[in-house]
This record gives sequence, structure tokens and C-alpha cells, in this order.
Amino acid sequence: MTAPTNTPRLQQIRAVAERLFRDKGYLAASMREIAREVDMKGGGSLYAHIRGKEDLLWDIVNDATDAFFAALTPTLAGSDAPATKLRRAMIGHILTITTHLGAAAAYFDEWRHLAEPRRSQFLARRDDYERLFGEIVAAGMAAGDLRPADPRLTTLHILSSLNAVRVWYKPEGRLSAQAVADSLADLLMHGLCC
Amino acid sequence: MTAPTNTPRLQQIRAVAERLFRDKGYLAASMREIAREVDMKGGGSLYAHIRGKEDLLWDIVNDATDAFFAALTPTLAGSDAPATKLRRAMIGHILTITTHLGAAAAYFDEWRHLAEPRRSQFLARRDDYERLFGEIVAAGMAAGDLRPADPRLTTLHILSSLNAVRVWYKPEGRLSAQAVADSLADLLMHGLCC
DNA sequence: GTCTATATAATGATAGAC
DNA sequence: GTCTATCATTATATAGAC
Repeated sequence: MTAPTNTPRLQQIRAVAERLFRDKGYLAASMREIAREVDMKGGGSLYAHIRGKEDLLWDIVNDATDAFFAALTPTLAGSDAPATKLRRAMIGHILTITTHLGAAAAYFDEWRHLAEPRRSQFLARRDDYERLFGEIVAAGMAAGDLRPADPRLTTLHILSSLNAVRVWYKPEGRLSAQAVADSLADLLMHGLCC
Repeated sequence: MTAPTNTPRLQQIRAVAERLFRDKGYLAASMREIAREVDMKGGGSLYAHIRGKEDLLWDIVNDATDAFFAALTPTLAGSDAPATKLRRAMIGHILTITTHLGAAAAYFDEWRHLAEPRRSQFLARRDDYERLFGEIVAAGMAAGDLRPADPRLTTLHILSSLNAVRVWYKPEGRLSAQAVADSLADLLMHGLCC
């Protein structure tokens, strides 16, 4: 939570910061560069809109967290069988990444540049999400819907496999986000073997 | 390639840099901090051993690349069936990550802070490795050993799933590296479904 | 709200004594 | 090879005119 205002100019600044934080990393992206990309002549003007660089990261990280929860909530509320629920959760997770690539980079990689207590607050929310996701996996195994295995370790494998999409997915590439999501869900559900 | 010498002191500096680059990121890890962790009193003393900070990153990144190739080569040379080869390659890849966590962080995340032409040189070698890995996948599908799918996309999914282990694996944790490697190989080979 | 100028702190790297 | 001192650069952030 920074300012209660949310002007178009601020949103523009946040969009640029999101892109630069992803492209070069939080530390390598300077305030002067962000300012230049929104057609300001010096970094100082930014401080009429934000209190500091870290606020930009904080807002981006929270947008990402909100998006992941928003994608998972309807799946959790549904009454599908666990395996179907898991597939829907996986697809939703991947599509959230592919439609919020900048925010995803902050969520997975750049959050460590947050100072306390924000850092811990973020990690707590991320843990909540992973716990919710893991409950689907555990339920599926308990119901005999999924192969029995260590549910915590399996959830870790699933989520980190899904998250890896952020590294190489290109919106302008030959593959649609849906095709990437479907293929990875198939791979995780059925495996490589015949 | 930096200096032809390779003293114990230099190896110690590289080991510290590797750990700090992983823990805080390349840019956030200062030369003064590296110096302090090898019991030097100021960052200046480091320059009797290296020419610059980037040389440390470069050497670490190349160590990682060498390690990945070293793990893959015997598997490629073997005469196993493609599916067996793939499993061995996956296990070897994961174990290389877990035994070189600092170098893996540089290999996957910090390489972008290399200036040209080193950056491109590194990416070319990494592409070579991924191509070799992908040939096992393609051969397995061609032989009917693996389920038919887009071999390039499948290779991308496999490798990025394996690579994700670096993010959460803790050597002092409850799971051995071998257990992590086996469980992920099982998941990718056979899937979650019954 | 944006500009210019600047305060303040930290960085990578170098120089020279020992 | 390590020390201390320092240079040059860059960073985030602030002050005050407009």
C-alpha cells in the first residue's frame, strides 16, 4: 500500500518499471531510465508520483500475487474431481504468468530486493498460495485420482515446473500461451513415456 | 579465460563470490563484501588476484557450463535405449545443479550481467548443451520410446522443469539430491495420473 | 507535475607504502 | 599480497524555481 491515488501517469510508470525490472533486473534498472522511458527529463520527476523505487517493486509484486489468487479461486470453489481441478489450476497458473510476464519476474525473482517487513509479508502470501495449490494435489492423491507420492515434494515439482515458463515464453513467439499451457499440463499429467 | 594461474587464494575468492552472487545477486554483492568474507580488509586487495568483478562471474559461469557438459557426455556416449538415456540425462542434470548451486545460479540467472562478447559466447555454449539434450528427446520420440509431441517444446519443458530445482533445493534439507532427482524424473516420465 | 541542480552514499577500480 | 587512501562514476532521493 502506497498512495491511495492511482492516476494514469502512475500506471504508465509502473508498466515501464515492470518491463525494465524484468529485462535488466531491479538493481540494474535505474530511476533515470524509467523516467526517460516515460518521457521525463530527469529521475527527480518520478518522485511526484512515488515515494521511492522500492514502492514500484512492491506494487508490482502485489499485483502479481493478486493475479495468481484471482486465477486459482474459481477453480478451488468448483466441484470438479481433483485431477480436473489440478489441471485447471495448472493452466490458470501458466496463463497468469504469460499474461503478466513483468509482474511474474518480480514475483519470482526480484522480490528479494524488498526490505523487511515487506519481504516477509510477500513470502507469507506466496506461501498461502502454494499451500492452497498443494491441497488440490494432496486431495487428488488421497482420492486415488493421482499416483501416490510425497504431496509436498510433488507440489514443489509441479509449481516450479509451471513457474519456469516465465523464463523462456515469448508472447510474439510461434506458440500461443494456451498451447504452452496445454502441453505442459499434458506432460505433467501423463508423462513422457508411452 | 582470465589468468593462467589458479592459486588456492583465487579459488577461495571464487567460492565466496559464487555464494554471494547466488544469495544476493551479482549486482548486490559488492567487492568489499567479497573481500571481507575472505578476511581482507578492503576491496582493493582483490585486484591482486583478478582483473575485475566480471571475471569472477565469467569463471563461475564457465565452471557451470563445463559441469553440465561433463555430466551429459558419458550418457550420450552410452548405448542405452532413448528413454533410459533421457532419464540418466535428467538425473545427471539435476545432480549437477544440486552439487553446484552457486554456479547454477550464475548459469541460469546472473549471466545477463556479462558484457559482450562474453554474454553471447556463454549463450552459444548453453544452446549447444540444450541441443544435445534435445536430441535425446527427439530420438526417443522417433523410436516410439516416448509419447509423440513437439520435440522442441517438450525439451524446453523438461529442461526448465529440471532447472527449477535450483530455486528451492536446500542441501541441508530433509530431501537428498538423489531423492529429488529420482522423484522429478519419475514425475516427468510417468506423470501425475494413475 | 516537471524541470534543473544537488545532496548523500555506495560502487568498481587504482596508486603507492610496506 | 595486503594495506590505506582515494579517484571517478553512478545511484536514489531531495530542494526549489516555474
